[in-house]
Amino acid sequence: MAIKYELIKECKQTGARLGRLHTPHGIIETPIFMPVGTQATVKAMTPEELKEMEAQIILSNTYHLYLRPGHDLVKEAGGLHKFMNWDRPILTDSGGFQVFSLGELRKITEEGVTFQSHIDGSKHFLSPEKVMEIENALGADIIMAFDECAPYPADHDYVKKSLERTTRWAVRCKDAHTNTENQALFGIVQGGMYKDLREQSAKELIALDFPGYSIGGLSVGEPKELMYEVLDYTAPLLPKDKPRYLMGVGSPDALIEGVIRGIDMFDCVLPTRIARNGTAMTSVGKIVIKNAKFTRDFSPLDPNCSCYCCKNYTKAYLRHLYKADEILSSRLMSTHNLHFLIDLMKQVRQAIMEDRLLDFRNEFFERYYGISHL
RNA sequence: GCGGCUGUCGUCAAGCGGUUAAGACAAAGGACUGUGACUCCUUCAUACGUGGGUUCAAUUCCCAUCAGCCGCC
Repeated sequence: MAIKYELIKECKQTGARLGRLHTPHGIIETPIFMPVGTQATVKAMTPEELKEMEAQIILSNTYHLYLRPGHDLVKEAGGLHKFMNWDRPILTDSGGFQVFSLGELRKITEEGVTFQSHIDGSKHFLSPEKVMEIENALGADIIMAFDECAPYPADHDYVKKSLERTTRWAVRCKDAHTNTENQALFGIVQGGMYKDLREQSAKELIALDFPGYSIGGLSVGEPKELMYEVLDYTAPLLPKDKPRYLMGVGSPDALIEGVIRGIDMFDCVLPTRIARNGTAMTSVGKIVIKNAKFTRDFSPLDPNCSCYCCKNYTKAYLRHLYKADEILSSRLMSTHNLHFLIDLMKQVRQAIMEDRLLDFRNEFFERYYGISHL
């Protein structure tokens, strides 16, 4: 087996899980936030910088690397770890989400997905077998099954057909995935916002005995309360001895709420994307650095932060960099936001250890959102 | 001093008889959740150098004046 999940303890206040995930490239402490590096790079960050902020695992993307530079080339380079100079664990997403976000450019059939490259318009075909070939070539520690992420809203009938196809694709992925010693294949639970469908999807996938499970099809535009409701009844369906990964979630509140509902892993482009667009997450809430009120603010982004950005630079300087369209703006803001979420999860783990995650949540929400959220 | 050209939002700049006076940049605010994203959205000239005149109507035509630029002495 490529990975092994070790449940250390459950928070007495919330039931949140504290654990360790053993992978071929090291141990990950869970719950964890995974920075996203779609194109074999976490945008604007070097691996050394990611290590300095204590990133333990990063995510990359099958769809993008298949189109460019091509999985054969990555394999020729010695695999994704070597290619991008990252020796810690990597998870690759399957391209299922791109099928969803590509919209007009794709056509889904039982066999797979025909789509046009967003880069040059060329036609391609991805099937579960092809995706496994690509992910095997890339060589990540954890690889995702090829799924369909249903849109929101979607009617019951469509979501049911979609999830059943995702299950059939999961079977095909499992059959096609041979490198089980070095790469753990995760199944993806779908089912939209329907309880019976989430139950059906979870049941079908658990029967296939994957080393880990993720919950997909959330954070696709539905209200947060609805997402929490889906998590409330979906997470408990999953095996306790396997890691649970909520895909695409990264706002501080959703991370905490997810952990409370039993999630172990998260990934999201949010911290790096909003960083590049000038927004920082801080211990006292969001900051839009371009706002005029920061023109002469010579204090750090977050007074309670120990990241490289906060230790060395002021809001006034960061605002200047952003407005001047300087590359360093993206680098420093990304450094901070990633550090912020990684550190948030560290605090969450500590709170679970001490059986006070609910207290931590309430304190955090009050500081970050200025509301009790009780 | 004499010719010529130009004066429209902080900047550049369309419009040349009846327009809600384009657009771009800047500025101000917002969004972003398995990255098609240094992207996207919103707001931003009762005002067209100034004063007269012609006209039903003038940023658009005429005169004067001021300012800038380019020539020539």
